[in-house]
Amino acid sequence: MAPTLKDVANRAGVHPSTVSRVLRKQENLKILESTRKRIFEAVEELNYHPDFTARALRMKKSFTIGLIVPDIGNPFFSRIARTIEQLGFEKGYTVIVCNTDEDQEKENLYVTHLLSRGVDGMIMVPTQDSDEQVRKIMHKNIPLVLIDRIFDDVETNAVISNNVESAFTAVKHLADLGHKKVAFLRGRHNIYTMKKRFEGYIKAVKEFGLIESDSLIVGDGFSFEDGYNSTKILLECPTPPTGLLLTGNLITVGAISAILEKGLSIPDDISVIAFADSIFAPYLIQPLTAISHPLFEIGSKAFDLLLDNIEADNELPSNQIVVNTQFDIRKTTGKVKVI
Amino acid sequence: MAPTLKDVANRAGVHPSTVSRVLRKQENLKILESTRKRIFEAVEELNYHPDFTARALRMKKSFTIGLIVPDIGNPFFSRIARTIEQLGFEKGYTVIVCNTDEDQEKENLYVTHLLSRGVDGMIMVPTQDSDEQVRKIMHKNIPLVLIDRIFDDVETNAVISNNVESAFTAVKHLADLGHKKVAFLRGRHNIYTMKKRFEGYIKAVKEFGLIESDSLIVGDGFSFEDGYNSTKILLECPTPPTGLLLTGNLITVGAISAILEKGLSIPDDISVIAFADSIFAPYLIQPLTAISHPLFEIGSKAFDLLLDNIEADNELPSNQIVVNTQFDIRKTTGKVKVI
DNA sequence: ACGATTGACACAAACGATTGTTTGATTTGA
DNA sequence: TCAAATCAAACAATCGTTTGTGTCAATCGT
Repeated sequence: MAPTLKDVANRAGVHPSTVSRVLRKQENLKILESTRKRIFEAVEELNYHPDFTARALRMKKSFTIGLIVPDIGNPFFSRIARTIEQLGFEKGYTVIVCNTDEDQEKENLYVTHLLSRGVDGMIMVPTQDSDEQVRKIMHKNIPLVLIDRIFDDVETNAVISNNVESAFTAVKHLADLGHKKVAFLRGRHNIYTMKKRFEGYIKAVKEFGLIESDSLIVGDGFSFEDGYNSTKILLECPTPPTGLLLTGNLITVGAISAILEKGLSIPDDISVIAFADSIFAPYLIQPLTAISHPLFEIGSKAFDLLLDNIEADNELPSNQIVVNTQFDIRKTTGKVKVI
Repeated sequence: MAPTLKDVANRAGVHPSTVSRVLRKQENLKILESTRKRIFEAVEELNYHPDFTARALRMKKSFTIGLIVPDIGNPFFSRIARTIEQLGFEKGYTVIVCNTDEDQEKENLYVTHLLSRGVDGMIMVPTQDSDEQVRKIMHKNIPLVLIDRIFDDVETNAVISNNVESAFTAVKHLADLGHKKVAFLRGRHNIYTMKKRFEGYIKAVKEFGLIESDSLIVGDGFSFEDGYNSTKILLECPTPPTGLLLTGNLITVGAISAILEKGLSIPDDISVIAFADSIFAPYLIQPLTAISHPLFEIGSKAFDLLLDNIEADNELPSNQIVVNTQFDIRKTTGKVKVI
């Protein structure tokens, strides 16, 4: 078995509490240099490492944070996760990753589970079918930072993007190219991000006199199939849209797949702008005109916010940070074809 | 504060140990239906949830597994991680994710840290500068499963791919198309995966009479820059290769970037085959001819293997599972140009 | 009818750390 | 010189569970 504090203490001929204090290097602690040395030697010889579980139980601090995301297989989330893990490790925190798959039920399970595990804080991208879990966490007074999605009626720490402007800029770009009929392929419609992007979309549609129609607002999910099916429906219209605004990584791949399958060309037949964060985005069939997120910035701001709250015992006023997306005009958008 | 077993016991008028036994639903345990009911009521009313930390300390079992990968931002690893997390949760295990960034020093830190945290098992993609950590884990008798990379001289559980055949098939495909000069862009050269892929490459080179030259073996890292720089070097040769075998996601993006920057066309000027697992791969500038991994299968086999070992107290003989890659001929490979 | 069995639970000792409080020994101050 | 102050380290409680062992009553067997 692994050596314990007691083993070290025995070997050094002192009491375990003394070993503990020496190892935790408390300030103005009076210990003879000789015993201190004996203790370090014993630690070395036994190759002692403290037991985090015991420490966590006693200190009521686990040095663990929970990260709840819809799907860590999605590059958007995985790259944020990477940053959080990295920064966390530097500060002595370990991160537990959870995938909700956009399922509220799973989110509930994960939250109670993480609470049981005594995490010191949580960073989450909520499913948003309900704000119950977020309230629960806040009620237990454990630090929480939301990413990308927030609730209108509950004040939390968060790192979000400038969704309205991003979508507006994208549609403006299409309008500038002469497009009149631009579709909005949204992910799950009750999600904050989607509401905001839709807000930007509709604002641009009105401002630039584009065609406004419910039939141009399609989709209600983030998967490949959602993108694929929505696009198929759009393309089967008598007069299909000439521009598409895609709101997620998988949706984008699905949409492109449907377009190519139909034998259409991008951007000659149809222009496409996507919210896409894959490193492959610049090298797609046509380099993708895309809105991308500052993923490192999102991850690191979220972590810093969380750490500040953990260290301040969650007494800080809540803070919402907005980061700006980047818009890269590449080759999937072009002038609308004159018929 | 959160209610404890003692609180529940008091409310139900029984001893904590009784509550514990009832909740853990031990078999052939004699408890009056009436007290059982009182206990459940108390649990309900207090909204009691067990403390995992305390349980872990007492039981010496944390229901936690460690997952060490080079970079969870890389789709190959993130999708495997997703599967492992999902299956883990179904079985009551939580996963701690760690990114080594291919840095042996970080790997060392993570391993000792996870050991301190008392994980019940570990799944890792080792950095392979040293087998020290793997030996250490095995010596402590904690279950371990390697993914993708194994050591020649230490027997472990593992899930690996048929690297030799995969690379051989790829090069054969190029040879069939008339290519004589095929370069091998490898990741870190001392990695198992790379050695095996190289083995397949060189076997095909010899078997099909391709040009054999050290100058065609380039690169020693997995990053975008590695792929980019290696490709630049290759393209600046007097007679550059007409075929490229790319051995990683980021390498691939880097290579494509360099090729396009040079104004060359794929596959007219140069053919490309990649080990690539991005969902975007089929939709690249030219749909990418690629070797992809069965990521779900890898993740789930690794998890199952680990779980079996955890449940059998690590007494099982070690087991190495080989999975098969998939080879999709798309549009980045073509007949060699006749000059 | 009386010891032996069993049923239903309580007791108490861990697990491995942290930390407030004591304890002796030594030094200090007047 | 003797009480007071300081040092260096030991003591013991505690965190919230789990689990081997007691205990006391009711039931059983003969």
